Amino acid sequence: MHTYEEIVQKMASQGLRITDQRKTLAKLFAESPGYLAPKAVYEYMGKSYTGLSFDTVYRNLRVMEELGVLEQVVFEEGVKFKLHCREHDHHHHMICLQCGRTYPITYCPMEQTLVPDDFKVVKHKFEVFGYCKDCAQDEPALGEG
Amino acid sequence: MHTYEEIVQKMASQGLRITDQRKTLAKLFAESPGYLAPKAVYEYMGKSYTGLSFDTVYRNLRVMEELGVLEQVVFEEGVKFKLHCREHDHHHHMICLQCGRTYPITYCPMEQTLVPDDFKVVKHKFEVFGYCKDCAQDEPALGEG
DNA sequence: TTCGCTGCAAAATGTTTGCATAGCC
DNA sequence: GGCTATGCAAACATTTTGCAGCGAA
Repeated sequence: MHTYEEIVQKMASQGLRITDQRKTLAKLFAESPGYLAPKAVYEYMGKSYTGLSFDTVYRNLRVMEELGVLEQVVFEEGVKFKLHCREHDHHHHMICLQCGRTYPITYCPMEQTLVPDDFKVVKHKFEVFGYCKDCAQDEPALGEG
Repeated sequence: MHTYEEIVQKMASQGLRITDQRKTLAKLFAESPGYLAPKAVYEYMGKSYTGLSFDTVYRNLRVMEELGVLEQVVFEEGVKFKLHCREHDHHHHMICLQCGRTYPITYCPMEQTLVPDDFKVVKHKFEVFGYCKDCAQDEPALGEG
């Protein structure tokens, strides 16, 4: 688990300056269990900074992604960010459609998948979407496709 | 397998008018084995139509998607379209990174995935990316990730 | 003091919409 | 001929870039 301090330290060790904004970003992602859209990050940050600009948020998200602090995932609704998985073992995720929280799945379907010899596998994606314990209560019978 | 005729017929049966452009679209997707980006479709269409506009291509792609003729998938590089899978059985895909061609995977990882009782699964995504037989030859040692 | 970070503005990109006209049925 | 589809232009959303000034180290 990345703590606030670890994130700040990682940024500092790479020569980045630790501004108030980046502190807030570090804190936000350290405390957020799931994926955050850039807009959500911007709105959260906006509470603390009046003159905040969207582009700086973008810039910092990208910088943090390049540092390996954050990871970016493309959803149907757009791009989102979360703390980079600390687990080094290959794994997948269950993702809550409500809160964006993720849970690891250790099982990898590639073990069972029959791939023809003439298909050269480069990567794969396995994601399970649904509602986590907390959110399932709020969304009693949400049908979705 | 959707043929050109089936696509045209489906559009006509829904009250859509069969214009030259839509005929060309139907033919393009009937003959294309894999995913096509809107831009690729536009460029292909542009060969035949001088005054072609991007928005009409978009509109028609969306109309065809709403009809169930096409399906839309979000990739990292953006949105792409292909013929809607005719197979009714639940399945997944191997997708060639070069030509976009897809191959069905009948195995579904959800069978093996341990999901906690308190997580309400809504949907899942399983995709294998790589190079198909034809493209693997052209891309001898493409490291990616 | 230095050099990176920020906000502003504008550009680049991808997608959608309104409207008059052309064209399918 | 009626009504839909098209092209044009412009709106819109998202992301990137240039630049002058502020601020962390």
